Amino acid sequence: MFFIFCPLLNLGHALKRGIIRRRMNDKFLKPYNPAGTESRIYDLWEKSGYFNPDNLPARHKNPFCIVLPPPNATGTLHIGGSLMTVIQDIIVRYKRMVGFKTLWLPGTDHAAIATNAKVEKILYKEEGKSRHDIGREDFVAKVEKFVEENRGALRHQISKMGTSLDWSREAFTFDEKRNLAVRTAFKKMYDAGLIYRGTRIINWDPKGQTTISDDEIVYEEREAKLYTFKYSSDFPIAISTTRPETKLGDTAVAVHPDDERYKKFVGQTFKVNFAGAELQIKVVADESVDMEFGTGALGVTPAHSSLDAEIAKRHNLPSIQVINEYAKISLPIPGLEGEKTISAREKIVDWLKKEGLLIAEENIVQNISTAERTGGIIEPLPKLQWFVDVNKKVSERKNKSLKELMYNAVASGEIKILPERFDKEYFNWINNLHDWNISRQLWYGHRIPVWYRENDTYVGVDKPAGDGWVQDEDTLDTWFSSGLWTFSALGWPEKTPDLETYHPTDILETGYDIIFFWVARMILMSEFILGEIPFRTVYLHGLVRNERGEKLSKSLGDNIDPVSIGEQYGTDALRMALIVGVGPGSDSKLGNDKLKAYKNFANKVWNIARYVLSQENQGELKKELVEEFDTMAKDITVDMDNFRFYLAAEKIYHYIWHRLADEILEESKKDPSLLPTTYYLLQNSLKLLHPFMPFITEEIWSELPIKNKKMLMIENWPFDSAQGKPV
RNA sequence: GCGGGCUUAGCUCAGUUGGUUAGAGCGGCUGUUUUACACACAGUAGGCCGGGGGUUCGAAUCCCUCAGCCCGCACCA
Repeated sequence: MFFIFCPLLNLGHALKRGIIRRRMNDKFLKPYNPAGTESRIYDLWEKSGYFNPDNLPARHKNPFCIVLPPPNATGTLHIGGSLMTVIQDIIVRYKRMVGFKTLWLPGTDHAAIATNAKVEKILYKEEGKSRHDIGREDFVAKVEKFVEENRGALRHQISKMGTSLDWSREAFTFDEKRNLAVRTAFKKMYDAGLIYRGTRIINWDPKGQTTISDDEIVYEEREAKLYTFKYSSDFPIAISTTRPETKLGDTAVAVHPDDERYKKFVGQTFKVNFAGAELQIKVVADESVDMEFGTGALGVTPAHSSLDAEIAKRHNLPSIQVINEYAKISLPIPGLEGEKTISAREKIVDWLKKEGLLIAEENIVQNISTAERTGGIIEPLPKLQWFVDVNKKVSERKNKSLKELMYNAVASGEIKILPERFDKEYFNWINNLHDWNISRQLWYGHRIPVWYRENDTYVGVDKPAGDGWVQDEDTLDTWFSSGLWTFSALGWPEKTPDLETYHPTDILETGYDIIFFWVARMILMSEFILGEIPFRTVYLHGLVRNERGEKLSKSLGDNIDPVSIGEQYGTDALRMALIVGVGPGSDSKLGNDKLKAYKNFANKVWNIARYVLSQENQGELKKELVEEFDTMAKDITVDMDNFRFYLAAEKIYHYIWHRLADEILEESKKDPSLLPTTYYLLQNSLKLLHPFMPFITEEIWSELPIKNKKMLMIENWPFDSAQGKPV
């Protein structure tokens, strides 16, 4: 038997090899076809199970973790989102190859305010109705349906980028577990005295019908008129304002204590009739008044300006609300009640002119506050809301306030922000930080875990026992749940093995535009709730702009769809085009030239493989060429370890094309003794290139004649930076 | 008002801690349709590294200053 089988076996081997070679050559005869390759390769990766760190081979011991900044469930992945996934996938694939037990955890964000706004828009467009027309329950159901549809599409788009995410751990900021995390966090903060309810001047968005935080305000410069006038002919002091309609709620005029012009009036109260409103105006002296501005006297409107509210508090002045939630006059004054602020302003200016009270009218440029999501003009209003106290000292955190905890995490160097210049912006933001308004009058979002019954208030993780408890109507700022993301995604408040293993996470990679919204809030939450940092390094990427350098905006219709670009040029090419030459924090431009260049590069790599694999590959290696490669591999490894992916990508590109292909391969045509070396160099170059161009490298790798071959995605990185030598 | 960034080849941008003749992609020009690749190859032109001053043996790189563009925060009566 043995005697007969042996030659047969050999023949079988030879035949098999011949078949493999012929099949391979067929594939390699045509230019690289990403469309036909990418989904097949992605399936292979998923089936391998290696996206899940639990399935990685034994050498992957030390944990490494990135949580994906969850894209908004409102819509489709935009090009900025794909830049984010590409940078992270590069890091994660590199770390996995190096030998870390690598977890990259995916998720989506319910993005309360954005999703509300989006569905409200759709509802209005399709049915001509507002959310109030259909009611809370129906509206929330509509939003949930919308979100579910979008989440599936998002998952598909994200995986199209080649992302090696562990989908088995996917989380959603508004699923059961995350909702429990939010309620638990709220309760914990409330108990520590960090969350309180109070009436403050808040930013009201009349368009979105909700309060928003200071960070959700976008300032726009607009032309405005500054009016100088007296309330009435018998009032001694003139004041200036751009908003005469708010003056219906004035209760004082504030002057500087050193202002000689007005000293004699300080302490006096005047009764005036201002445009139909009976006002009692007290003259007070306050340091905050700028003597140089306008008349040096400030009409104090405690209900509609936070600065004025502070003055009012110091001088114990009453507050009269003039404007309601619909940005209309709420005072019962004939001719003004129910008027929009702008028309009320015109009427009052007319009245001032008629009465001869208007002293001056000048054009100025003013910063106007608008709501980031809806564009509505912000109306400062007094309202009962929930806040996070950022200045209160927390006993269980060494008597530090949230501000201090946030500040120290970065100032101590425990958290490193890249690029470093964002440190200053971060510190500056903290120094100007006020209490965080976390309640929203939106319907979709985490409901505030507070219940009321008559005069009782209950704050807890679950509804209290007994009848008659009514839950607070408001929902939480979406960034409240986002702030918990690094640990809620890992299973907190449950003490999960994942939480134990992977928190603090290693890198937080996101756009610099949400450093305050999100990065700072995550530090706040993690520092208070867990008493540790949420991540060690923050890597901030910039905006992707179009070829003309303009900011991409969906409304202008020039949004670049990453999936269709991937289909057109290949995802590997898109990844390179997004990453090469783009350092942290700097904006980049994506144009066809760049995409074409890397599509060509993919084809180049393809043809190198085709040529090398058609040649002899057994034999001695040329020592100098191996050493040269090792030097480059070391250089690239140092770049990778120092977050210079943009340089590393360029270096491997340059080596493969202009050194390996143009010089070494050409030389090997004259000197066939180099052929085994070219095979060796190709093999190792594929490893270095894999984090950047995972699809084509894995595809070529699958054709290499290696015994007991592993997938390229878990191959050893060719340089060991810990040992300082080639692997 | 406070803080930050950018200005390098025709275009878009790299240039890591100061160190030989400053790089890439695209574009231009001249060749090559050679059996890995025309999605290619060989070659070539093109830069007082925004202006000025300083430190240094040496500056695109560090310091000062001026100009233009951009961004964040604050003010906004």
